[in-house]
Amino acid sequence: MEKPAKIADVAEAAGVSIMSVSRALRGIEGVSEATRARILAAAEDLGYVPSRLAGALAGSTSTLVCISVPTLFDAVFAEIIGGMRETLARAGLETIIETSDYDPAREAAWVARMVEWSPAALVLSGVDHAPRTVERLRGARMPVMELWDVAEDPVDLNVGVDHRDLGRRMGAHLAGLGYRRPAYVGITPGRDPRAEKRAAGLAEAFAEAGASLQQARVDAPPSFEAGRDGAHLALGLSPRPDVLCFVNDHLAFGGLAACDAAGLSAPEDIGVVGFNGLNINNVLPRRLTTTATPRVVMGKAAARLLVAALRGVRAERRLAMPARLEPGETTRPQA
Amino acid sequence: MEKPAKIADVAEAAGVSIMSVSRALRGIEGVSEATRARILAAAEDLGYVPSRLAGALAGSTSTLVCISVPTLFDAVFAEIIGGMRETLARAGLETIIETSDYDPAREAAWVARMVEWSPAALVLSGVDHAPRTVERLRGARMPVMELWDVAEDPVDLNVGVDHRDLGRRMGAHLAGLGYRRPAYVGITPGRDPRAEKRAAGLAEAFAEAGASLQQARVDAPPSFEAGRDGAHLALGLSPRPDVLCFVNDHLAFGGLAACDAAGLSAPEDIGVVGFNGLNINNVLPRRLTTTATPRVVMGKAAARLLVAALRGVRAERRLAMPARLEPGETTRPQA
DNA sequence: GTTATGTTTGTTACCGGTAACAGTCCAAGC
DNA sequence: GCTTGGACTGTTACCGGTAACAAACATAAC
Repeated sequence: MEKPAKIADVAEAAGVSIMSVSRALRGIEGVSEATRARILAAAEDLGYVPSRLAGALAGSTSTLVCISVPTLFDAVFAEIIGGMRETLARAGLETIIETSDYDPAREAAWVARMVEWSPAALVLSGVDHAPRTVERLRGARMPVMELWDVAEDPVDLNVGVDHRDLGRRMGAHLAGLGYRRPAYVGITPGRDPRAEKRAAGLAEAFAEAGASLQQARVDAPPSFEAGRDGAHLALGLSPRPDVLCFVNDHLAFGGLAACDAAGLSAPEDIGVVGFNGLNINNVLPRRLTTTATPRVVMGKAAARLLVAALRGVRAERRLAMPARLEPGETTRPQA
Repeated sequence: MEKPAKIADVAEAAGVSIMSVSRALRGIEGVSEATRARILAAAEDLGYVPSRLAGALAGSTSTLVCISVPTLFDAVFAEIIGGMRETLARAGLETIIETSDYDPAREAAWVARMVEWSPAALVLSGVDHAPRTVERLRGARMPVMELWDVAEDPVDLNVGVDHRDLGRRMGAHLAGLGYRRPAYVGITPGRDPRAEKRAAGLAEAFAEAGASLQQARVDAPPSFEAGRDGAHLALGLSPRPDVLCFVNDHLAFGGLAACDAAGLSAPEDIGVVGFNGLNINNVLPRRLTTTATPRVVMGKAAARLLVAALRGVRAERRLAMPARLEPGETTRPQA
């Protein structure tokens, strides 16, 4: 097994200097057509594979964008990533993805590891990080993007939606419909900061209407099953809730199933609400009342800002994306 | 903004040579406790961040495992990745994920890009790759894992389930129940090779029972909506199918909704079948007839084999995982 | 024919580490 | 006192590229 060809081997084979090979392969001008052709042929012939490690080290030009998301099981993050990827790929950037499982400590460890690769940029989900992480990020020599949530004082770049406002608007809408015994159904507090903000917004809006928000929490990852279990818990609360606000549409669907099983149908017997407008909603016989958040567009916008920042282009650094309330058929005006 | 500290700065600050710093930071023995402590303090003090680029280049020791999956929207791949990650992380390996969107050309381009990073290993989904890709992989100097499907002649390592066999078993089961006008509902042929294998298995088994498998194809990514649209197509076939076999449980759920909307309920009026035992099944009022594939376990097993291969440990290189047929309540014996 | 100018090519000095091979130092053994 | 050997620490030569500058060459202008 012979050793892989390096740039010097190509240079020798083509009868030129190493620098000419480097230039020819990178498409940098300053190499005559004839020489370039000879070099390309030699490289092809030797099966030459350039080493990015060496390239990045010498040129201090990284093409690595590191992205941290809480989980890949939530379509929200898959969509955001999908939106970013295309734009980033077009700019010649690789993406490396980590899942933190909603654990700030894991996120912190990841940041520490990633900076060792001298990436072009870091992308984190949300704006709530461990203090150590924030400190490290502020000292980082690369653009940092906080995505999906908005902050008063972001580390650097920030694109997201205002989850608290979303919760408040949903709460106001429901209160307006006449619901007065609302319950929030979510997972263990502290796991998902965005969810907590939506819950806080809901509570605020209902409080203004003179109603208090009960809570049912399941200690599990967000899932259909968690929605089912959470609904069971919520239905056992007293007073029995007249509307269940699930952390997202997946839980809402699980909850809907649980309500059905308990002989309660929405919207007749109970209101059911989700968040994030997930696509299961498109096939349900009755559309969930939910919110629409532009995840793919958000990803694209974030990627655009990031690329601009990397190119040193002067551009906005913060972007609050619009989100819509989508009244569905699982809630209705109360008597 | 001063330049980031490098190993030489730490060495100077601690009053030792560069090599001692290198050794101390990597925990290699041969450094006295006193010196090590002094070095660690100096490194901490300077906020020293080692460069992996330089380290990997000099030491030719990569910790990067590159993983390609078709999509992150299918929980199947999120679960496989989840299973692998933990084991890989414990072995000190980073993972970098790419989505090929079921496109062999994108996969090929990805392989070409990734080898430039001299990764520790490559992981691909499935065993059907572009010829160029296979060629490059066979010539690669690192372990290559093909995951989720099984091959007669894998490139290197291989862990997966036999999708054709799964299709055949499902077909035999349905034929045994008395279904004779089966239809397969999937996405555009050629996009998902595993799905095609399941379809082929179904067709075979039904052929043995003297029935022929009709097909309904939707040109869209696999999703709830595709299932709904596919079901509409399938219900328009003649003869009208007595059982719809969806490419996976998500499409099956979309199809179930479409059947309901058309006034057909399963299993009374029509049989509905999925694949892959996705977790939506856990909250449905009637469980889908489906198959259970051990994705998380598969990911773990794959990671284990990979780590063994990287350590040069002699271990098996191929593993066919067991898969179970799970009869549900959306099919029943036919008159 | 000579000088100015631009294009192509080569040289040298790193980028920030690690492997392999010396030294150096000191206590133990003869 | 003079080896001997082990525990530390340092030196040198890379790993595989790129940036910056210098040289060679050709063409155009005077």
